[in-house]
Amino acid sequence: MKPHRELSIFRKYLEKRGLKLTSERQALFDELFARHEHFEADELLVRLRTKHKKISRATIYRTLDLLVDSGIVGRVRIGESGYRYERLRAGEHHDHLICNECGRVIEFFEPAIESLQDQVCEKYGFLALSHSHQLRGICRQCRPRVSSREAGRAAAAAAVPGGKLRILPTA
Amino acid sequence: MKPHRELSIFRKYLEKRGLKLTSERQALFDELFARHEHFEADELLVRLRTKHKKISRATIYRTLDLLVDSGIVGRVRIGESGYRYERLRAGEHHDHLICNECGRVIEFFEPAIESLQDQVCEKYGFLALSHSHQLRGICRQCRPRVSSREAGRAAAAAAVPGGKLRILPTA
DNA sequence: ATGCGATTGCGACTCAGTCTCAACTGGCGT
DNA sequence: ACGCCAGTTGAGACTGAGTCGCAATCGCAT
Ligand SMILES: [Zn+2]
Ligand SMILES: [Zn+2]
Ligand SMILES: [Zn+2]
Ligand SMILES: [Zn+2]
Repeated sequence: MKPHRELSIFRKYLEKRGLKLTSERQALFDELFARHEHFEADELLVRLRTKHKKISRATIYRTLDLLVDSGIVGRVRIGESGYRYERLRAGEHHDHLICNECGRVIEFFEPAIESLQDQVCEKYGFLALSHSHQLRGICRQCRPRVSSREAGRAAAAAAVPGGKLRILPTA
Repeated sequence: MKPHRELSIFRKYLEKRGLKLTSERQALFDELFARHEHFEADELLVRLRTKHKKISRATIYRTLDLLVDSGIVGRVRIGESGYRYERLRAGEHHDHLICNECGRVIEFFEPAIESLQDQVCEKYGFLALSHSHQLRGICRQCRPRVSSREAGRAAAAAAVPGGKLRILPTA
């Protein structure tokens, strides 16, 4: 178990405000960095319950708040309800492609989009502090399956005038 | 009260699937088109309760579902919890700038971003069906107030190396 | 008028997340 | 090593947003 750059950040974060690195917080941190990229709070809870101890839901949320606040973990509105969390690689940023079929989450980063965002903000005199940008649809793996399922009637629907696929806002 | 293009769309939508344009649905539709651009379900409920009748919460949600499904209304994840709804001008699309201070919602549309999105999708073989893109921060009107409040200590924090404002994902 | 599926209001329910509080640490000060 | 006490924890009550089940009603074609 290497010294984890992130762990020292967390430690520092706690120290700076007189908080303690308890065994629960450690356990959560470890579990978090041992696997998944994107997960939800209750998922983490279950995993910690089996392996580690009788940690409570409140503690999960409380600790996650600390991690988010310290910048080590990100909280994202993926999925239809609730949040998902993900560890953040220091200084990196990305947005998400989310498959409606399999739930797969693909991360992307498009510098040109990021800078256009800045331009939009400038135009409106808006000071951006954060943003979320996600596209929902069907991922490469699921496309064959879905399109065969839609077989017949899809052909008619596809012949929409205007050609270009229309993208509507939703989530 | 003009014939509303949208009303006829809704009417058609209902007809097509053997549903009825009840007085509740009418009332909701009217209220919706009489005002606000962005609103939440319970807001609508209250307004309908005072003016119109003893409409139930379930009906609000059910009707809103129909409107969303018919494409007349959009459901967006603005704000920290729950959804917001907004009437959609036929064929138009926009994304959002949301002020953390006053809650104001500014709509924007940047074609270049939209097309870059398409490119990202192509790159990953992803078929986008919808997307949501929102920036949170401080709007023009709130900036003076906020920056004066932050006065002193902000000066130090602003002297971050790297210059460019870092935008982190959140909502 | 009658019939029957669609619709409604109500209230119970779910789900994710928050709060309260008494019991329990962690770790500095001695 | 010992004690203290702010910080922390688990359990469970609670909240808010939205959903569900159902009996009573409604709308409309016959
Ligand atoms: Zn981004
Ligand atoms: Zn991610
Ligand atoms: Zn867009
Ligand atoms: Zn809008």
